[in-house]
Amino acid sequence: MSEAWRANQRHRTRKDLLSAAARLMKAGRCPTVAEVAEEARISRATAYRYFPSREVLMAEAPLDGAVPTPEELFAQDPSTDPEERIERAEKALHAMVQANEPQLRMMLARSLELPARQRDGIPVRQNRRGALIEAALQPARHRFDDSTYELLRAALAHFFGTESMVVATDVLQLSPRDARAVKSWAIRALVRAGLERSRGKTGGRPRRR
Amino acid sequence: MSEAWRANQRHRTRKDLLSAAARLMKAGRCPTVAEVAEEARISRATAYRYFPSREVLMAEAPLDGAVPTPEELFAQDPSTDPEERIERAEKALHAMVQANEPQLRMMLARSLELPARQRDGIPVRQNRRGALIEAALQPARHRFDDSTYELLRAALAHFFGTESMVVATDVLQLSPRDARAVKSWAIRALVRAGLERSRGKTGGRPRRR
DNA sequence: CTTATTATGAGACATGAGTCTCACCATGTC
DNA sequence: GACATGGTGAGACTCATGTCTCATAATAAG
Repeated sequence: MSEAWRANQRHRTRKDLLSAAARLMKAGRCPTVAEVAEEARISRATAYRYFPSREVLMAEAPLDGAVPTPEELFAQDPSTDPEERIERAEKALHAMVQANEPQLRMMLARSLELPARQRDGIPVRQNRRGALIEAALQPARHRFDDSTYELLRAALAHFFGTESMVVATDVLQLSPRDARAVKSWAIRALVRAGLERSRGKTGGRPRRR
Repeated sequence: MSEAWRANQRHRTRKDLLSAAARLMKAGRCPTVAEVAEEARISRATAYRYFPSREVLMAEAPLDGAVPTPEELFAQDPSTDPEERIERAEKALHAMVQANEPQLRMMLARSLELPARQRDGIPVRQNRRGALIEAALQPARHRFDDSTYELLRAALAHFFGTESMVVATDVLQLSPRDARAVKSWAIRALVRAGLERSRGKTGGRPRRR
C-alpha cells in the first residue's frame, strides 16, 4: 500500500494545481506560476516539478463547461434546417470559447510554436469543430453534392473555435456581441450558398442516394 | 534643415532596428530585443524608445515579398466587380503568407501569449487585411448598405492572413491548393450574400449618395 | 529504533522583458 | 563662446520564467 499512498499524494497535488489554475483563469486572470502555486497552497518549485512550463500547466487545466458533444447538442432538436442547426452549433462553441478564452489562447499559441508537425504521435490540435459541423449538416446532407459539401465544411470551420475568436478580438477588435453577429450571418450565408451551388450543379437533385 | 536632420536620424535608427530584426528572423532565430539591438548596433534602451515591446518590433519587421499596398495591387485593375477584386486581394495575401509561414506563425503565437488585451491603444496586431479588403470592395461600396458592409468586411477577414492559414493547415489539414479553393469559394459566396442582403433591404437602391 | 526514500518548501541563481535615470554629444540658437 | 534641445548609451531596477541545490517532513523498510 506504500506506493499507492504516494501515488495518491502525487495525484492530489497535481489536481490541486490544475484546479487552481482553472479557478484563476475562470476569474478572468491570466495567472503566473507563482499565483497558481499560491492559490493551490503549493510551492512554486513543486509546481515546476509537475509541469515543465507555465503553458503546459495552463493547457492541461480543465475547460469550463466543455464542448457539448454533437449528440447531446442535437439530442432533442427535431429541426433539419441546416441554417438553424449550424447556428446552434456555433452558438454552443462560441460560449465555450468565450468562457475559456485565456486558456484557449495559450493552447493555440503552443500548437503554433511547434514545427507544424505532431510530436510523439500526440496531435497538437484536437479538432472539436469538425464533428459539430458535420452533425449540424447531417440531416441536410443529401441536399449538397460532394464537392460542395467539402467546400462548405471547410469554409464553416473558419468561423468556429479559437482562431475565429482571435480574428474577431485581436484583428477586428469586435465586441463579443458583434463577433457573434458576424459569425451568425456568415455561416448562414455560406450554408445558403452551398445549397445554391448544389442546386445549380444538379438541377434540384443534387445527390443520388 | 534642423528638424529634417533629426527626422532622418530617427528614420534611419528605426529602419536599422526593423531590418536587423528581419535579418535575424530570416536566419531562423527568434531574437531577443538585446540581440536585435546589437545586430543593429543600437543600444537596447533606444530600441525601446522606438518600439514599446518586442512584439511590436517583430510585428513591424519587413516580410519577404511584403504585402502589396492596396494602391499598387489595384493600380491598373479597371474592374469594379467586388468578387474579382476580393479574389485578387486574397490571392496576393495568400502568396505572401505561404512565403513567410514560419515567421508569421511565430508572430501569431507571440501575439497570443500576451495578456489578451491591448494596452493603451497600441494594437498587438497590425491589421494588414483590413485595408486590402476595403480597397477591394471600394468600387462597389455603394452597392452595400452600411450594416451589411460591416458584416461583410468582418466575415471576409476570417479568410485572410495567418489565422486562415492555420485553420486550413493545422485544423483541416488541407493542401495549399485545396485551401485556396475553399477560401476562393467562400469569399465570393460572402460577397454575393452581401449584395443580396443589401438588395433585399432597400429594394435595389441600397445606399443614398 | 535506525535508515533510506520521497514529496515538498525555501531560496539562490540566470535570463529576458520592460522601465527609468543620468550622462554624453551633436546639432541648433543667442 | 554660452546654452538649450533632442537622440543616444550605459546601467540600475522590478518582475516573471525556469533551473538548481539544500533542508525538512513523513513514510517505508531494515
